[in-house]
Amino acid sequence: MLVAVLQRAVSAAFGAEHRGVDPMVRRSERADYQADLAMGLAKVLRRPPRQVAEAVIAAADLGDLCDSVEIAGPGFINFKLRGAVLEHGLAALVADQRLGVPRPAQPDRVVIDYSAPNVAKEMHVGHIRSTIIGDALARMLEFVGHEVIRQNHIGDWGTPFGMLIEHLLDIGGGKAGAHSDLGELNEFYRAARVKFDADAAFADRARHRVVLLQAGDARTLELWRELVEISKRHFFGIYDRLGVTLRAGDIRGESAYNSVLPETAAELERMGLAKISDGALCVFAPGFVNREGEPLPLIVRKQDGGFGYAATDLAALRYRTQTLRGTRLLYVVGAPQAQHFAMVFAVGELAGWLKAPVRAEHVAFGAVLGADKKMLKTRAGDSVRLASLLDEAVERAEAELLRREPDGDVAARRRLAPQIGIGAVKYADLANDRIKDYVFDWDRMLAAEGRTGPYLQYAHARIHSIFRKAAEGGIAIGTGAPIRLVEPAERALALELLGFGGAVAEAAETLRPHRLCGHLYDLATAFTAFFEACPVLRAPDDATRDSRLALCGLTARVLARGLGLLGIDAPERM
RNA sequence: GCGCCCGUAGCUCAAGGGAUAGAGCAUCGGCCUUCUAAGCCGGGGGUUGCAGGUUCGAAUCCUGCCGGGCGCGCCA
Repeated sequence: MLVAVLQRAVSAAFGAEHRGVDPMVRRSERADYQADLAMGLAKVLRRPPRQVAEAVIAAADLGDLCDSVEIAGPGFINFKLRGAVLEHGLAALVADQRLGVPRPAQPDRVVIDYSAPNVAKEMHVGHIRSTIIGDALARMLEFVGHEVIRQNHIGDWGTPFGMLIEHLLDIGGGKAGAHSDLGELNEFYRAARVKFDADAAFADRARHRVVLLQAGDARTLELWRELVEISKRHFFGIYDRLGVTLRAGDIRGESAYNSVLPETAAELERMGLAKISDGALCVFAPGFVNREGEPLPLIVRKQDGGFGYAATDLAALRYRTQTLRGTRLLYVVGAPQAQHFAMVFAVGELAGWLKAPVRAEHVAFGAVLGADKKMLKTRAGDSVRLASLLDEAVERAEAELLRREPDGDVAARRRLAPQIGIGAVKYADLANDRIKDYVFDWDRMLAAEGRTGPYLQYAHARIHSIFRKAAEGGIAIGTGAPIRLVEPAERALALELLGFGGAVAEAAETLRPHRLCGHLYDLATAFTAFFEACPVLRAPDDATRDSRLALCGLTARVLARGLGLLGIDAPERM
């Protein structure tokens, strides 16, 4: 990476006493890169910052890196790199499968928990951010070079299953294929709920069924499995449409920890961490208080002897650290759960399951809001089904395609619409800083213009359009021709391409996909500016044409890879 | 009451403690006989909620307010 080269060069200017100082090299609006260290250093050295900057430049081993190095303002050092340096960097990028993404100094074994839908309920907007953000992070971390273990902590256990199983029996479940229509999941849940509230006898049966389920009754488990299987088919239907990388083997739901909850609780008791309070087994982690200012417990075992989700999360934490031996645990779960996870992690540390350098992080995200700035709901007030949301995304994309090309190929449109529609939804979600709430707006995310998923895809498609035209004209692409940077637009594009590796590394490390979104948008913008300013196939001479074709090829690769890391398709034509 | 998160252009959002706070939408004005106009070029639009503090330098860090959201003992 070029930034690293500059950093080393500037760092080399320091005496041993300042070896650890960050040279603060970054992209600049006024030059190619700038170093901002002189002002801070001036303070320590008790010398004027511009003088310090001069000394740094004089001592820095810049070799033939720069055309010019200037001091500006209070002491900024501005670097303008030699074209040959950029060209050399691009040549290295072309040859690099990793496209300039640096390898981590210490690869982690990342255990990432995301999506986590509930059995016997349809996936709704409440699951979209965890699923999309989690998948993007998993892809990025994997590409960077970490080992990634996905965990889909589905809600497949708990008291609701009593009523669900009884209702399943009532409507003739328990026979193969008797109830496999996935579209009715919500109705199924609602009907069971209504009966449970209205029919005392049914409620009794449901409660008894919970006991049977907990006890491992074979017939009950069989019915439970049926519900789980139906739900899984639904989940994977959604994942398939979303292009989410979760597989069946990644599912390790709440039920998977059921059998180890007693021993987890016993272990906490043995360590003297858990004690009985109000009849419940609790761990009081320091620093957590309730409404009255009294210590707030993490309830491991309830008064009635049952285990709640805190117990499950503790068991999962133990499993992920002790069995999976993860070194970085990620929980892609909504921000409202912040206190819960803070407590679970605190208890995990007390129990010794979480020990530095192993760390757990709650990858929190904000809510999806409607145009009214309130939680997104249907007009009827229900949560929006993910399936219908995706339907609408595809329909809208297809309508837009039809509007653009009324005589276009129907099959092509059908193939393209999901790529564009779903890509737009994903980009709109990922492009926002995840901790903030974000307003879901169809018209904006699928707009014909602007900072959207389609804009990035369009830039990529236009490159392939050039390639198709080249092929028609018998012009070879991918010849390995050298890239020569002449026009300002070519230079600007090169700088963006060279910044890809750093952007990916930073987005993955800080778990903020929107940083990558921002970079890809800048890259796409630089490309379209280049596209307008620099004819490729009609370049003034063959060498320029081949250079620009190579630049296009590299840009297409980076865009496709970047979109791929976000889980967004990069169609070759639009 | 306590805690966490958020507050930036009319709207939706960016901005590792760094220069004149940037984009998109909307608005105004240009650009299609030339590789896709889902595009490009340009204009107008800001007391970064308020007040202090730290710093050579604050949208960013600290304190206190104001406004909004969420959470706070046996649902997950």
